[in-house]
Amino acid sequence: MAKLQPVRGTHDLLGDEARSHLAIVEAARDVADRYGYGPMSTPVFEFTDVFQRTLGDTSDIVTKEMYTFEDKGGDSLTLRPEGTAGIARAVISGGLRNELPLKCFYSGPMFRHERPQKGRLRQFHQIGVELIGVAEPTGDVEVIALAADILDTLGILEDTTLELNTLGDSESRALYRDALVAYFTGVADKLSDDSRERLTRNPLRILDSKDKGDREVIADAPVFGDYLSAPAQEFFGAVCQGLDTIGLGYTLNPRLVRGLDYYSHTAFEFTTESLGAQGTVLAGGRYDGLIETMGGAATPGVGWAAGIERLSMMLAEPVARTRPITLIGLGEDGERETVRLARTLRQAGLTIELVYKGGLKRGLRRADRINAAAAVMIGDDELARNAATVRDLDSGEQTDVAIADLTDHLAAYR
RNA sequence: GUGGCUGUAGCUCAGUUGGUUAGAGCGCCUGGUUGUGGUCCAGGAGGUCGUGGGUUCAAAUCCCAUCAGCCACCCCA
Repeated sequence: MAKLQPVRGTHDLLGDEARSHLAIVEAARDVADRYGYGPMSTPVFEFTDVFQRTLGDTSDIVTKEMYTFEDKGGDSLTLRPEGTAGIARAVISGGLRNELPLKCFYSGPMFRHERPQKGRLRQFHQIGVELIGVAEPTGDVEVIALAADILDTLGILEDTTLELNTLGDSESRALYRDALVAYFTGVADKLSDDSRERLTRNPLRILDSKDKGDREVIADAPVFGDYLSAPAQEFFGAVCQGLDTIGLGYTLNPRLVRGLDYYSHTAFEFTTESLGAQGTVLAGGRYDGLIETMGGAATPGVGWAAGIERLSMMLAEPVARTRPITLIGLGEDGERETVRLARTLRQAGLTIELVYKGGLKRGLRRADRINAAAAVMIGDDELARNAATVRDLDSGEQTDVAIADLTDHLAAYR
């Protein structure tokens, strides 16, 4: 702790990076709003139980990635590793069942004690949406469409692939799980160490293994389709059909699995090739069993979350700030006038930068460095005429403008 | 958590087989221009060589540990 450096896997956000994050959140919120998903935020920490009971005792997140600590009262608290559990908790503790369907959009930091890598941090940021109280496949389709529209607004939809799968209902999944365990146990000696471990913890994950030996064994493994109940099949068919209806392309990926236990039925991911090993940019699914697991009345839900850092890395251009107008006051009177004018012009909606010290030359140099569109110069000459010299910094052209007309004149640079 | 690569100025990097005052470009500041930016010219500031230990007459350079970043696995957003 002695060294003055950020904690491993955390990062300071500033400049273009900070601006991009904000822009992503704002763009997403704006689209979500049009879909009727309003803002909601829950605390960054909860009682440990909230996550432990819902994410599943076998998930990596619970077994080794949570930032858990004891507060002064002796309660075990945990920094949220994801957003859904907190919202589900709020539905129960806030009595929100009376207001279903609940449609919410959230954004904020999440914490996981993982080994950092590009696109993988210990404190990272997510945006996400939840649709709670809708059991119909229309809900799944809406939530996926919302995700696609946000990616489209950010200009990165083209760089992603929507992968889709069904995890079925819990009965189907239990049957399939048993079949998988039976099959893989028979060929356990051919499995990788990782996969043998998964056999007891999360057999479905074996299907997603990158190990070459595993791949051969997997090829002959039972397929989920054979175990899917008729209603589960019908549900998934309806989701696919809905996506077809709105013209959203997708790829069926039978090996797409979820790490968190609360998922059922639809699972989807928007993935990309451009981010290296961390190819998942937005992921979600249906979690009909979650709220009941937490002790509430059975309430269906579907949603997704996306990593802002990963989205940000995909943005072609950093989000540029609005080009400002620089005000340069010369001499005591000139400075006083620019201070007064700065406030007036800002209140009129213009982006104004004041030069705090130095003469004309320094002021213009600074204006140039911050990519100002124009410079307004006011010295004794101008004051005597009750005017200002406005210099267009691209063309170098200068105009004499009456101070009273400045707001109108500068509107061209908004 | 496992394995590998890397760590020199704010940024990108150079630094010979260990050898004396550790360099460049960009950026930053000042001046050339008492009221005119970007170009150019001159000058300047800025470095615990990631950190700690060891080997040696001598370490940025070799060894060990540690921290951090990157890559892959794992996992996931």
